[in-house]
Amino acid sequence: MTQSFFYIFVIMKNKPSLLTMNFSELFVPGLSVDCVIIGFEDHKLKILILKWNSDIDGWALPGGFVLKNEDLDKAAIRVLKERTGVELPFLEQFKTFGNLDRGKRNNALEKVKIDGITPEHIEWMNQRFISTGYVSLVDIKKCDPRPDILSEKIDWIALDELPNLILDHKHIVKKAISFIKNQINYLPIGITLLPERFTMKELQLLYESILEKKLDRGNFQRKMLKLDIFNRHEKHLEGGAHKAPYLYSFDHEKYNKLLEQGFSFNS
Amino acid sequence: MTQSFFYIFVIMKNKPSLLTMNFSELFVPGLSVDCVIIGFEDHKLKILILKWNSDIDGWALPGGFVLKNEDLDKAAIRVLKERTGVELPFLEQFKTFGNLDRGKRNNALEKVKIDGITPEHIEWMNQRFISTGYVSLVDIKKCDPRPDILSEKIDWIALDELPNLILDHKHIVKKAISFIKNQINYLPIGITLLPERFTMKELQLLYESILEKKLDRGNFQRKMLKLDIFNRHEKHLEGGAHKAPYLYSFDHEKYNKLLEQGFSFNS
DNA sequence: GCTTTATTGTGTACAAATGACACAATCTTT
DNA sequence: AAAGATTGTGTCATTTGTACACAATAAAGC
Repeated sequence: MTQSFFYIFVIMKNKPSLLTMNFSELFVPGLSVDCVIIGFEDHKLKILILKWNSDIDGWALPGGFVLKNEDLDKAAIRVLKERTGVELPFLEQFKTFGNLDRGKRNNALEKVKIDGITPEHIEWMNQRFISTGYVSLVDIKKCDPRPDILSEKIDWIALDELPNLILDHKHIVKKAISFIKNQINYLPIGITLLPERFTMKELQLLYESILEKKLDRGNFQRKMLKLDIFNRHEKHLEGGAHKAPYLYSFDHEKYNKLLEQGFSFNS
Repeated sequence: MTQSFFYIFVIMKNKPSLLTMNFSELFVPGLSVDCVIIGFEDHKLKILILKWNSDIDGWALPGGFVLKNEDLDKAAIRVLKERTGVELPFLEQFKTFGNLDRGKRNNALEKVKIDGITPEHIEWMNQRFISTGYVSLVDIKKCDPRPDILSEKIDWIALDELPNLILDHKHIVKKAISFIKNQINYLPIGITLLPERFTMKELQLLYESILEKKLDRGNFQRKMLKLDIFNRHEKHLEGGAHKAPYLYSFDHEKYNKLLEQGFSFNS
């Protein structure tokens, strides 16, 4: 099962000694977590995915198995930490994928010849898997993406440029995006996805990316500022043939207070 | 594990022969579904729960295990069918519960002496369980609640009168309720929870129950009717010393079309 | 240095919605 | 026939949404 094929190398990179252990004793059987790690760069939403090396075609979401004495949420936190170095993430479960047809198998797993992987490992990984999806919002600049042994690379890829993803991972991404779109007024969008200081233009582009529609500049700016959750800083002297915009940062205390009740951005 | 203790009897009632089978061969290990089945009666939201007989104190949500060749969603549909007879339900997954501390064990399971239950069954059920929560909206009058062997009874209990629930089932209920409150504009609230014909008053009471706040009668009525999803019928000649209200039913086609985009009820 | 160009911050004006309350209509009880 | 209760709808002030306008200003071109 390609999915499991991937996971095992995630583990190898960080804790190679695990390969000498019995998966059945270590992990909850048949259950995994997959993380849709979302960032914002070049005015686009991007997600962190891993490219297979070897002859297997396809990229994969960062994911992993659940330890027997580990909370489900903790497994997702661990995966995020291992792939990005991010410690105190915004991370939220959005759906569990349990259809039988999600694990379309190929024979890639059988071809694997890596020291330490036994037929027992292969068999364990070939069982049916149910996976819980988590979405994380991060500042790309604060991430330190770490590929695993199996992967040629780990990369931030724009949502509209996604390559082939293994298994049902593209479906999982779609569900994650529709989740944050739906929950946009209750998620810490700006504060997690933007750098410390930003312009209103950048914030608007972020919202437009998620909502997939243009917003009126004037109205957006006025409505945002009226929320009274920003600190306005000295002018930004950037290289543009136009009036320089203010830089803003979030007032964390006011922001969190407002987040509880939600705030809407329709226009 | 009390949770599992319950599930086994759900199975016995419907397919007693299953007890002669090996759970490890039949079910996905460590994974269950729990259903929060919601109805509306006497102007109150109610949920369907099962009362233990025996000496175990506590009620439980209808739940069950997942067959090895069964979609996760299908397992929930099966549970709902077995407990209520409802065939084409509104059923939606809302969260998966995977904390280690959710399965506070007691020794009830060890005390069980029922024909066919072996120490192997007990051991299997004593493993750690992760459970996916589903919420269902049903017309109570169309349900035929069926208790299982373990239970004295199955009953519709008002949300504000819930007794002790086993494990983390009370937490699951809370999450389910907060889910439907949050998603109220995208869920088929009225069409699933009310009988075929109803008054605007009833519809309003339903919304007030979910939103946990009073709504203005005039504004609610006007806003609803403006949605143009109702058929208005001849007067209801009920026994009240006042003007008789109209009876309404949903125009299913228009309703479904509107549901896709969502519609809000703030006042 | 002056003009041009692009973009920002804010203003305005109309449309739509929300929210609070009013009142006649009408059904049963007395 | 009158009283009491609830419905269906009306009204209006307030808030919010939407579209567009315009002066301010920073950098680039001449």
